[in-house]
Amino acid sequence: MSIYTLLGRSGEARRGRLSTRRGAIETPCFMPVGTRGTVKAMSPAELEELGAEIILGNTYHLFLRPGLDIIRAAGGLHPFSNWKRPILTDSGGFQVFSLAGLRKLEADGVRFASHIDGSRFFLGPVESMNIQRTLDSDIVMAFDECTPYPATWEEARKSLEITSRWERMSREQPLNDGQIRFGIVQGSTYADLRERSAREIVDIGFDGYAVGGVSVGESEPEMLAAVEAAVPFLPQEAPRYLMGVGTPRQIIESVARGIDMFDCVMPTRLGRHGTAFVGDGATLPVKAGRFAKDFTPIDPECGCYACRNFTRAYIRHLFNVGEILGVRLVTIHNLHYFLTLMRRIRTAIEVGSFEELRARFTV
RNA sequence: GGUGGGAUUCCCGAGUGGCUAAAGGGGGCAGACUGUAAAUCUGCUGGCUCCGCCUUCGGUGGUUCGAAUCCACCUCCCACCA
Repeated sequence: MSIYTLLGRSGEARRGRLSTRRGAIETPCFMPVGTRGTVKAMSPAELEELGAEIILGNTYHLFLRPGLDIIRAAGGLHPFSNWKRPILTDSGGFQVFSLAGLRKLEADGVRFASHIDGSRFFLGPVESMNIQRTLDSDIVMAFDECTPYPATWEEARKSLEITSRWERMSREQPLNDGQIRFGIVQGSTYADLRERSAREIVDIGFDGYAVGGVSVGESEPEMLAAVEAAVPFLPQEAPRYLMGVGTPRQIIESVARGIDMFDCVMPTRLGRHGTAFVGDGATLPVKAGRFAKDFTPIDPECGCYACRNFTRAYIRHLFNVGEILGVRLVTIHNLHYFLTLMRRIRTAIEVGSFEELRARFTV
């Protein structure tokens, strides 16, 4: 039985449903990032109210803290965090990239020096799968090497080969009942390598496929070209996930190229830093001094809790004095923005107005 | 009334003859952020016709080649003594 049901399409854009043991997810979808077992500043109840159907967790971070003993004793990440809907856990492959200065690549994985206290530990496909089993997430990501940017063709090829090897090892590890596993395509900005990686990963065989190694510093055209190069080699009947992307326009452009799932820290991080998403992908620096006496909501058109109840002037004040409510309100607004964007995209594909919607996102 | 201490750029506060438009902090302003080492980080913060010039360190007047820094007087503030 397939985990992915195609419900409709508009060109390459797909409207679908992803089935997990903790419920279905309507796609295209956006997954808020909860690296350390919490979507920063949000309670599970708030996330549910915002309409988040699935969130992310992270293998590397949760392995370090609180550690497997505590997660195991709690009965997994779900009971530990009281989030009842699906969780996708990243494998730690992104930390191979983001913590490049603190690790050493080896044949069967990566030797890390903890970014917290410098203590050494080893994380490879076997370890990552083991940790994700303990976390008991619903979607497990294969362990990959997120290729840095820029990379020469030769470097990208070598990195891709490491990833294929590690993903094959990942695939050999057992999972808990009902857990599903996604493979990750690498290949940097090289179309031929993207194709090769996609073929190899599909050949290994996963429940879903991710395009990784994007949003690592490359230009938007390069990112979209990487998607275009990989997607044709991914099976129609499996969900496709573009990792770490992105801006509203990048999301909609990727949907137009056949992507079903997204995650990005942008709404939550920018929320904490006082920048709100408005309109058709524009940003508004709410904490800016020019809003000191602006008694309108962040976005008058928005229906989120923050916009229904608070003004720019007040939220700016909260940031100005360092009150956590400011962080929370803009996070709520931004997550509402991204989740509503996905809802609009899904509806547009259903009713045949996707290209119309897409054309509006020019920022 | 007396004695002592003090007044520095938006604020606090260093600086006691040239290396000082003046440390540091705060505040303010701007920018960055894409599978989160991030409620973080970076830059700017006297003016201008801006590779140079002008104005500024309570006020006025001196000393000196040169003063925020030394001297005199004045104004205000603080502490203690009457």
